[in-house]
Amino acid sequence: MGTVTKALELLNLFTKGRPLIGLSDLARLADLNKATCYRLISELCDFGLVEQIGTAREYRLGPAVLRLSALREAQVPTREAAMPVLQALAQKTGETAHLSLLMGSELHTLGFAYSTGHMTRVTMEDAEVLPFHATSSGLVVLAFQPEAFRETVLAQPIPRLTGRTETAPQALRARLAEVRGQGFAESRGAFQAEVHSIAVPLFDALGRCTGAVAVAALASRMSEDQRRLIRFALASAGSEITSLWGGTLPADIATLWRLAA
Amino acid sequence: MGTVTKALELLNLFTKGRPLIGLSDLARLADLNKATCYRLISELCDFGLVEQIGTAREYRLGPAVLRLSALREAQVPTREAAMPVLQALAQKTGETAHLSLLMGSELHTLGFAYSTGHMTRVTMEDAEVLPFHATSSGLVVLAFQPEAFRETVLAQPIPRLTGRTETAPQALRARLAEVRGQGFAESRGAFQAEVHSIAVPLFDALGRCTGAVAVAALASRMSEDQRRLIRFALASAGSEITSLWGGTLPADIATLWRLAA
DNA sequence: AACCATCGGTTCAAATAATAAACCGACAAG
DNA sequence: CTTGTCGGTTTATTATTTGAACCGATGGTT
Repeated sequence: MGTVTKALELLNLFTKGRPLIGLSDLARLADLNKATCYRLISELCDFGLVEQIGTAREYRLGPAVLRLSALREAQVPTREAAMPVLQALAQKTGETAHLSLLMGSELHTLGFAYSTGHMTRVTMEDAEVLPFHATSSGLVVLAFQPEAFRETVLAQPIPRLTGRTETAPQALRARLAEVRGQGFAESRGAFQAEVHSIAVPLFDALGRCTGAVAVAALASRMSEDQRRLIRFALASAGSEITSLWGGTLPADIATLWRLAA
Repeated sequence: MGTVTKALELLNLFTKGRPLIGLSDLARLADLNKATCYRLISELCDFGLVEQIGTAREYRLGPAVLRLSALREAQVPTREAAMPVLQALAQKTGETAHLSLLMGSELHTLGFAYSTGHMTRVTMEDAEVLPFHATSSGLVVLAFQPEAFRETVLAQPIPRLTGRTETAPQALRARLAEVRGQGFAESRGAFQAEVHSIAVPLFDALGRCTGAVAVAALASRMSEDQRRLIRFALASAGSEITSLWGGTLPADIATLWRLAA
């Protein structure tokens, strides 16, 4: 593994739940020698991707990420373009809408929007990792990846997250084939027990699936009528975001979505 | 220089004006061997910090920067916290307000707000580099850096950008001392000929100056009254942002700003 | 106070990973 | 058909990275 990759993996150790990390912890978490870790994190620090704060000298993500993000959004307004669609989707369905993007080999939440319609709602966090096998977004993105990628994911440990999580690779393969045939995916409490969600895939200019948009609702509110409404709204949001991104919807998906409507 | 730093410097080559770069260009710009450059950019690509697009296989900043930025803002809402203050500042002064942050050894624009008061305005770009010697933000940030940093900057080539750009290191040193004595800095057409601007420093929790907030106006509108108004609004915005960031205003600055008001 | 563990950071010989130059096939212009 | 460029690959050589031991500082325990 290259030195650069090792350094970048240090960045992945910073999460919502663990925003500050000391040098020794960092070395342990990354399974690196302390000296190595120190050199790497120092270089990240010099660049501003991480910064060191306080008396405990802990590290956290630095301001340079903001600058890079501003540049990226100026060129490719991925998040900015999708957010209004997401908000409209949340409003139309009365539930929580969220957007996720495939980054490397992980699916990350990039943004979400709440509805003002109900007192209870599914809450989300930005920048969290979504498991491929247990979320509607994960399933739908995985379903539309090249087979090699699918098998790599299925070859990894598949944790049971709730009583309704499917963990058998063979069953998941069948599930993914079904998703490809439908043009959307559904999760019924496989990630969090009370949450049902439906997701549709998003595509880039080369027709590759690079993310998903989903609606997550409390299980108790997910009637058959509501399901239909959500699927319809999702199909429309999915084509809109794909088009805003300059992507192209594969012809078969467009057909599937038209039929569903 | 470490391998990681070399890789990260590749990221700095992507700018507003040059968002897409091919492998050979990248190697030339970074002054790296093509093979070296390929390895480095590939690792950045694998991580998602950079992505490769189109038929020409050019590279651009990738989606991972969005995720990191979302994490950072969740922990330290630098930009998000400052933007409302910036908007109020633009409204109050009738001119363009902007925020810049010291990242590594460069000062970058992090955000800006326009006033709706005039038909003409100073326009800004996100994520652009501000020269230390020719902008009010640059001068004020440089003035409050440790001497070693100041001298490093002054030792570098100092380009003349307009007819009114001061380029003599000795004169700049005197200018910086004056800025320290005033608690704010002013640029009269030293960056762009028709633009006058005034800036105040921002401080972190350890009392280090990490950025600046500035108001940029067309020279023709910069009367003595307007100057006073802007200085007053800036002092208030400066303390507000510093405090929102959890920073502490050095006592002497607080005094200077009180006197000016 | 003495002890012990841990912290962030440093040192230096030994091991490993990065590098430069040459090369590849593909493409485009002349 | 030559010439130059592109993105990408290969290889022996070289320089960087690495690991273990070591610092002084800090803070809790006996």
